[in-house]
Amino acid sequence: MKLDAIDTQLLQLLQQDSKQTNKQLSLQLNLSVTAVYERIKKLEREGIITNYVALLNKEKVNKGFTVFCHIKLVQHSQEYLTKFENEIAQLPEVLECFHVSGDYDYLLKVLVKDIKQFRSFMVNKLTTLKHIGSTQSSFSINEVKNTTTLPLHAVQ
Amino acid sequence: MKLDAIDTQLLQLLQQDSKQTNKQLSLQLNLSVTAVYERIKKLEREGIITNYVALLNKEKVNKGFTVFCHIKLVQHSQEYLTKFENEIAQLPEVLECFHVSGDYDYLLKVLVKDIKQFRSFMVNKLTTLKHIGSTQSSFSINEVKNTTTLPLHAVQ
DNA sequence: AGTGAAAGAACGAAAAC
DNA sequence: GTTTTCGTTCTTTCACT
Repeated sequence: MKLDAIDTQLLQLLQQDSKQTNKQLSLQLNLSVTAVYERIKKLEREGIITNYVALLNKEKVNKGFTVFCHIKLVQHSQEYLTKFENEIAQLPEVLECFHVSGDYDYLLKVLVKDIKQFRSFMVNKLTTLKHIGSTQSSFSINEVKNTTTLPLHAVQ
Repeated sequence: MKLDAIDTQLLQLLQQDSKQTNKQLSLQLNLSVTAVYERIKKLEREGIITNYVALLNKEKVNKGFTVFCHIKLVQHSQEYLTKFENEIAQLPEVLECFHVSGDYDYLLKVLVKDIKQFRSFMVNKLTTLKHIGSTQSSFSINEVKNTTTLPLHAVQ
């Protein structure tokens, strides 16, 4: 689907605040409420907007400790990879898991309360997974930027 | 603020789908609509819910190529760090940036269309920043898991 | 593609229990 | 905590350009 300048602007607005009413959006976009409504419905139908979510303050729900885990597997057969991936996806502490190029196979973003809970996560969950070769963890010292807003300039 | 079991369940529901009506939420929580309304307002007032956003399909807006950049600075004075952090935060391609422990100083998550656009990002934006020592980039081969839902079990 | 009008649904606040 | 009520606002559909 081809997105025009208005779609792009609309997506930008919804990525920042999805609780705006169609009326508020219509004023910012210089469109009628119905036109905004139809564009949003189309973006949802096309699967460009996948869902609407509430974002929470990590610290206030006791998940203020972010750890990045680099993981190497002992073997790289299809079977090992998919088994590992299925098990990792089950763990609620793991918010992100990417199979990546480079020295390590996987990069995980793990959220826990503190270093004590991280130790517990490592010992009881991560290292109990089979096929793990080595892991290397980096702790977040400072969160400089963390957004869900995709850059939408020059979308073709 | 102390979260009870109902708050936790409510947050879990809103993290998955924030477009549910209070009526729908009330049925799942076995509460009245008013009680749901009051709880949500309180969670917003307390800053536990920070905002509501639309999530997009990366591929469909031409940002399907995820790269993780590990960055080392040449110096680590307060001045260098804050300058670098301010400049990085301006770049729309950088969705996440964490100052981390370990071999590298910063870990960035960068979203672009393809490797060609990544090269352009590197050459024109990242390496033009002063104070950068070395960078090492890993490309995402497969996205195993990527959620914004914080784990809320055993919140104290 | 766009608009305005109108019905139906949900919100938001207040009442009383 | 609950239900009920009521005015307001938003969503959604429809007829039309």
